[in-house]
Amino acid sequence: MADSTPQLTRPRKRRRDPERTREAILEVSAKLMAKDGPEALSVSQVAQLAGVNRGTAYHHFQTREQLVKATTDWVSEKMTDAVFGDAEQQRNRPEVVLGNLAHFCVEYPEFGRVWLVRILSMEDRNQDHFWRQFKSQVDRFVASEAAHEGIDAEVHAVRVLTSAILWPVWMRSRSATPEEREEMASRFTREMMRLHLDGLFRKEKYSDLEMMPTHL
Amino acid sequence: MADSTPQLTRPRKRRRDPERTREAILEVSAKLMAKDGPEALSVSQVAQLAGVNRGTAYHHFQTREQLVKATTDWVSEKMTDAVFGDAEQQRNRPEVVLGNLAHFCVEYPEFGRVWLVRILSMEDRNQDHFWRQFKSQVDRFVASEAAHEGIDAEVHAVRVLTSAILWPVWMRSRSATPEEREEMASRFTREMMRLHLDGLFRKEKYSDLEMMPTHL
DNA sequence: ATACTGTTCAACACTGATGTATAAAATTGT
DNA sequence: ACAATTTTATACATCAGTGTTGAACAGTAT
Repeated sequence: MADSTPQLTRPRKRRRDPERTREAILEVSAKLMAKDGPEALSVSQVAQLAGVNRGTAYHHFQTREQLVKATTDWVSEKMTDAVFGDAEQQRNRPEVVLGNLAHFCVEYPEFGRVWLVRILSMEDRNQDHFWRQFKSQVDRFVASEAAHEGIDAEVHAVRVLTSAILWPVWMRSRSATPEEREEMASRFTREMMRLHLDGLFRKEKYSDLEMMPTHL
Repeated sequence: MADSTPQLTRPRKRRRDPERTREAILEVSAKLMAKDGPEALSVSQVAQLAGVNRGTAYHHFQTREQLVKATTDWVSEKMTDAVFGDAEQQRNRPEVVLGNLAHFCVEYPEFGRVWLVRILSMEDRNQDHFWRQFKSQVDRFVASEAAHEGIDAEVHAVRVLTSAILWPVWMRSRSATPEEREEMASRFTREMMRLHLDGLFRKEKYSDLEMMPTHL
């Protein structure tokens, strides 16, 4: 039985370009990892969808595990650049970071999802560049006088990240037009800012809130 | 080469109990699906960890795909019961639902995660029982006079669900003591209620909020 | 021209999983 | 005591993936 790998997607010959090949592989890898999780990733499938020979994939990444690692690292880098890449002085503005994050995740929902799965399964999360940046940004905000007192920074960080990353997945932004994606990002940031400014409850109409569930 | 399945976990003989066996398989299946995703689930591994023969697993679930489906259905049911199972009249209280949800997810983080992965990949989400209940609860709240005007119900629902489900995963509640888990649930609901009541910003100290990022 | 690098192709040994089948044991209900 | 059901134990055919190797081919640079 021949080792086919039948070159479905790119019959047309193309210029040699190792970096591009590498990126093409990584991109497909990220997409598949986002869909089925890192454990389900197969080099064969990646090669096929990327339109390269399986041998080529093994040439760039020695083993399946290394491909997984390379993909997650690559994604984390891209994400950090996109969210914190702009001018240093902007970093303290939470609404800018939120906007960047929402924008990035809507544009590249697979990357956000890969990052999320990775960070959830990491032993030491401080190893991750993006998380360190994000966390310190949140800590700075919580400690500032712009924030209410008593905010639980970790809950806050997890809440913002999970919802920003999964909102585009929920909305299937991948199969939307640029305009629709714009609207998705906009809806998200608008509602988050609204929430952060006013909360949900009209307190005057919802006064009996001391009655909290017993198990809390 | 022998088909081993070497019975690692349960050398001790036990009473026959088909329902229990079925549940044991489903439980392990859910745990593995939460860790590695449904695509990576293997019947062999499930059988091994559940301490039953592979044949038994195939006796209860004809194929791998059916096991995956049975697991997700089972999880969705359990979740609905846990969150909306109490008295009907309580349903309108958002803080009760939030408390139930937080509690359930901290106690059974795998179940929440399985449900989340499933719902994200479903074509028609209204097929899912839990989602229908949750969404209608949110819609009712948003339409009530207890809520601020202009809340985006879908963003709100996705935000609450994703963070409630992934917070315990983040905190690794699975390997915590009951007291620690209690504290995790408590931290989450406390912060969420605080957020829902007051928001994040002290508006008087953060007045220049009209300066939103351009791409929003 | 030549050497180098990236890429393709085919073959191979190996592992681990799926799904099927069948006989035998163990437990339960009647 | 008997029948039905559940569970175990094996075996087998099949498939898909991994990781390796060696030879060939195609652009690129010197």
